[in-house]
Amino acid sequence: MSELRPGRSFVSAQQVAELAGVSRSAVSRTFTDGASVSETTRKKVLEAAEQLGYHVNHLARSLIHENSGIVCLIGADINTPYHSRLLDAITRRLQAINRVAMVINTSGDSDSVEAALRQTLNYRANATVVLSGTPPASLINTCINSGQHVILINRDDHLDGPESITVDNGVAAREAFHMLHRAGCRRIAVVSSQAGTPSLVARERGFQLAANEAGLDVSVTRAGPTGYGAGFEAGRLLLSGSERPEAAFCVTDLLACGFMDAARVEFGMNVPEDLCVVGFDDIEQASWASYQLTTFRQPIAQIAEHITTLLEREDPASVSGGRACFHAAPVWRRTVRPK
Amino acid sequence: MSELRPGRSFVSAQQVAELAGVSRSAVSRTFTDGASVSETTRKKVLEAAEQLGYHVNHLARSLIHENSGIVCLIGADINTPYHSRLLDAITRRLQAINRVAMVINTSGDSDSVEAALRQTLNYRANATVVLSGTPPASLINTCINSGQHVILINRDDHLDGPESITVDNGVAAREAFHMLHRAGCRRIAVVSSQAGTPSLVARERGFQLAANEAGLDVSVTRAGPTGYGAGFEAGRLLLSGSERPEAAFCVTDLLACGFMDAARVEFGMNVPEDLCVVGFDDIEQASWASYQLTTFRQPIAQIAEHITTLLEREDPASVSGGRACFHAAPVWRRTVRPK
DNA sequence: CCTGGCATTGCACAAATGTGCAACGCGCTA
DNA sequence: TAGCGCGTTGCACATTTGTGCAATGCCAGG
Repeated sequence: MSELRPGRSFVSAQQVAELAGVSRSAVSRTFTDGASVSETTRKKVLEAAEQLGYHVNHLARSLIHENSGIVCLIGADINTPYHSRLLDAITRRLQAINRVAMVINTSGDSDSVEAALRQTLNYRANATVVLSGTPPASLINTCINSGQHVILINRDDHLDGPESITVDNGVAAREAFHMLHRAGCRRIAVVSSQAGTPSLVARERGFQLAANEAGLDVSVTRAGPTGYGAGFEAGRLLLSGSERPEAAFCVTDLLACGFMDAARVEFGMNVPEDLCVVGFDDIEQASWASYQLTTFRQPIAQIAEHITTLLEREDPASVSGGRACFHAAPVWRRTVRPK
Repeated sequence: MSELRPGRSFVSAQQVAELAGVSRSAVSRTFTDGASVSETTRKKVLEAAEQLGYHVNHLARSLIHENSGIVCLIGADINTPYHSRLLDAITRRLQAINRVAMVINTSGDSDSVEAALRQTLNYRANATVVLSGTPPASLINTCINSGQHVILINRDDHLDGPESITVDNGVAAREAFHMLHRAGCRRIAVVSSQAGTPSLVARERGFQLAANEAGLDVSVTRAGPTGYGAGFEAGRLLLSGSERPEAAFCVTDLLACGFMDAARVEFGMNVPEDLCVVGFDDIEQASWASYQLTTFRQPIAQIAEHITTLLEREDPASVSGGRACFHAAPVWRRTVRPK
């Protein structure tokens, strides 16, 4: 089929027009919804296009409509269970509404979020979704002024320019405390990381506040970057002391998995008999038979859906500064003993 | 800063030129490496650009040099540990050579790979990397004829158009057999999935061949889609019989995790005392204390690097049909007992 | 002081597409 | 058969950018 054309470059509408014996406008109209073309020329054009392997150039099209169809997703640690699931959900929804995702990985150097924002502008993306990291405010304003949607996820800092989507971390963390408290636990540890991400901090705070209200004191252990290793290390530190905690709230499932493994492998403890654990995120591993972790489910589907709803409102300005907060529901499994 | 401009749309070089009091060409040259601009006008232009929040339009730029800088990554199940790590590695390397990744998620309907290829052409991507799925040959040819690099990963089917990167699955699988054989295991099961992916099939075959050469017979269990659940189910099926296998080769680490959990939780077995297990991929969970899985490491870094090397050769035709195969090295942990 | 050379600048055109406007042709009606 | 109207088509211009070419201006050397 397409081997007819020897040249190694993309086919233009002009070439299709010549082969079909019509004007270039006719080709353009054939591929534009709602344009007026007779059935016969349409057929001629489609045939020629098929033969040459023609595909409309979206880049050129975007020049005219200020609408590239591109949505930039900016994030770090995209190989993490939570982030990769989020990415999966978002890319699917975007495709369902005829957008395409451009992924910019900001793992590594710290100023790469800024570079990512620049890319967003360079490619005239319709929207920028920031999954992690702190973008410079000035560039955010440039994006908004350029007519982009800017959507911040899991950033509880209250900027008024961009739209934001968050999870009720504080509420869930309070609930986590009560789950453990009702199970009879009094010496409770909070396992977190050195990342200092807004959502993690919100979970720590929420838990501490609830504990304080109940007259308990909890301390936070931060043994490294958010992940299995830091959880394991925290377990080592906390459980080797003379006064072992009866329970732990791990602000992330990965931390929880590491923590549980340390308890079992290093100290021979049983969960939940000797130790109750509550996690957060409900990653796939939380449901594995080895963990059966009681945790809070990230409303990933809702987040992804809300992003697309925002994008489908034509005017970014109308939703600017809008804030959506979704609920993380508890998922009861086996790491908290029943009352 | 950029609040000076009230309009909600992208700034063009024309506007910058007017503010700076120079011609549009001067603006263009300021942002083009190697073009001739005096230091004074360059400064004026940069100032005006900063003030207006101007960013070069890569879409328009791409119209001229058939070079969009976009690389399409097409894949399904991107929330899977192996795929998300691959995605992470590739996006990083691409950014390092000034390309940007467009991710197309083909989970879901089966003909979406075809739609993905179309997107690749629509956006004039420089290259298309297929991480999973089977693209229609005719569209592949269109891509190649259009001057794109087409890179197939983990597809052992021997097409001669696209470039391909594979892993020596067969060799590794043979080695897996010998690891278990040397450990004294004779009744060995192969745990796979119903996916029928070329690489999984290659692993099954390699293992079976090596077993046959050693005078052993192995059967393959396929209890669902590739993942933890299918591994768990396979464990249930295989270990409830009267003749339990002494060892299992799971063609994927996820399958191995599920299999091990079934053995431990459902049948109270110990690994490796009662059962040896070998996996494949070396996902992060394989190194977790609960599993300590002996497995084979996917050469992810090498794959990502090779992609960029291919992209940096100017002419796709020169490397067309090229084939690279990387080695998956064994990672010894604790699920195979020492001789 | 004149002239050659060089760096710089602007004009105009190129790239691929969408679209308003005018013209064209066909069919139907009076 | 003439005329009206409507569907279709092509021209020309718009979108934003890079670049060849010619012109301009400046500096230095003779």
